[in-house]
Amino acid sequence: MVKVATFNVNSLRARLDIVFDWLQVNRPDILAVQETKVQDADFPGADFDDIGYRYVFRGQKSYNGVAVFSRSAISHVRFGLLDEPRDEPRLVAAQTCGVHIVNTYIPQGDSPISPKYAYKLAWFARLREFFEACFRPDQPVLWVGDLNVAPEAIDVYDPVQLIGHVCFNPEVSAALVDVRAWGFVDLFRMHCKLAGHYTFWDYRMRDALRHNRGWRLDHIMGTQPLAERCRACYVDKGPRAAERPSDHAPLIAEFDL
DNA sequence: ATGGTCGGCAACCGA
Repeated sequence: MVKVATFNVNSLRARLDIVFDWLQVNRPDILAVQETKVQDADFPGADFDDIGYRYVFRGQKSYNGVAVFSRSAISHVRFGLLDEPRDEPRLVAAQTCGVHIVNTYIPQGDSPISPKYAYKLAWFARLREFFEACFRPDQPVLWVGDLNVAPEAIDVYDPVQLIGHVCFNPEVSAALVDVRAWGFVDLFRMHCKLAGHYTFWDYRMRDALRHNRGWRLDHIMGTQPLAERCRACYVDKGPRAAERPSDHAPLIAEFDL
């Protein structure tokens, strides 16, 4: 069994103990992390050597930052999109545990009238070009991360109120569909058709987790060869009970490989 | 109820 997880940690250093403990309890073969918020020179890697994880990462000061942890050797590592701005702290691709993993932290978009929103939409188109150039859909490819999209009404707590938000918007959902059409299956949705399963609860909303006022923004997408072997995909709310929770929860997928 | 709370980093930006 190969177990793969994705987790937006909102600062790896602030939540180092949480991530460290979570790895030891859950022992995923691969963990993809977003929003590490740490420059490469300060990446806290030594702690993970002792518990049997290899890791690759790309960060910057204050914002963004991605990493992949794996219990097996990691090869064919690349960062960023194909053309400028490549956004290296938002994309890491690598080969490990018999799969190609692409870990993305997609721009949030700020507001529908912001240039950042147009940049977000273009990012999806550029990501499709990345997949077209680097892989084939018959290969075992996993696309994981904080995609900053709740694809459908069942993926947000109040679709009537939230429609039009940069993370719940027909334009963004269409952009996601277009990338998925390259050859990805939404592995969580493949296993669970129900509303109310989220991976993000806004810090700024009081008791959002208690009332389950959340969004499904984090995803594990797999090509057909991996979808056929995916036995489970589920949200783990464990770290939300920790003393300093992230506003995201880990998402886990299990494969017979 | 158009708010609220985090993290980074030293004033506000991003989410």
